[in-house]
Amino acid sequence: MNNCYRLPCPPSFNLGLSLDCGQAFRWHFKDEKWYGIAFGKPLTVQQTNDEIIFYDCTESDFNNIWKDYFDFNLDYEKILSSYDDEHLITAVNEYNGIRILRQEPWEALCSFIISQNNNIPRIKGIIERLCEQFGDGDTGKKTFPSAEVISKLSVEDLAPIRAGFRAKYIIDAAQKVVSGDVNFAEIEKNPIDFGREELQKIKGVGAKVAECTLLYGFHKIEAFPIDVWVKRIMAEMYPNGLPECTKGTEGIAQQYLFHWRRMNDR
DNA sequence: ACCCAGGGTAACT
DNA sequence: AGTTACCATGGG
Repeated sequence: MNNCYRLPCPPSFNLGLSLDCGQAFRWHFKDEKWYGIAFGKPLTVQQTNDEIIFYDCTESDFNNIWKDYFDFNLDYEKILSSYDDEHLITAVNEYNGIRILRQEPWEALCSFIISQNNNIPRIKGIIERLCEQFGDGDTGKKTFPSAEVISKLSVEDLAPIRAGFRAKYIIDAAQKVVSGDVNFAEIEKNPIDFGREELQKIKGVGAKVAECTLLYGFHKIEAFPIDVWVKRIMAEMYPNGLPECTKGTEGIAQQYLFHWRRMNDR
């Protein structure tokens, strides 16, 4: 608790919304603070009236990990203020401060494989068991297990995490990532369509999981995952497609609409 | 007990 | 090319 890094709160940033809007599954809120781990580093972090407090965190940890993780280098005010569509304006006003986290590609891929035909509380449970069983570090704050570790497991090994039919998909993903059959470095530097094709080589990865991986794991903010909620949004509000103002930042618009629609479900 | 969940696959027309 | 049953599990 000795080393804290304090950051004046950036505009258009809400810590709790960003961590709990359905894009990341490993953050827990307790006693006014958020607890989590990413890139192998555990973190306790809190938002006060005017600052973000990173507990037990050096300035170099902030600069090397969390500054990017929370996407502080992207100008959200500029993007959000360019939305001239009434529903988006409502969603942004109500939930201002959601940012697209820059998660680790493998964690994003694996997490959203687990997400398919599943609900968020249960997704969190499966991921927690996966990390507790196969991750490194202390109980309660284990790392997300690497693709290398998962690639050597069998479906039976994964039985305790109770992922159901998704277990075989997780293993196939890990094996293809380790072998280089699915190449993260190439996905990173190529246009999004390359990543779409590359990721869908994996069993159990279709358009939606690929889109989530590209958005949350590779920060391709033009990715537009369509799940059941976004499907409802499109049917109810955008029968002719997304408004022009979202071009190039569809993933950010999607995150606001997704969360807004979920929170206002009758 | 029932419906549904940040879907995808394979087997159908 | 466009439907549809089925997948494994458990939250609400």
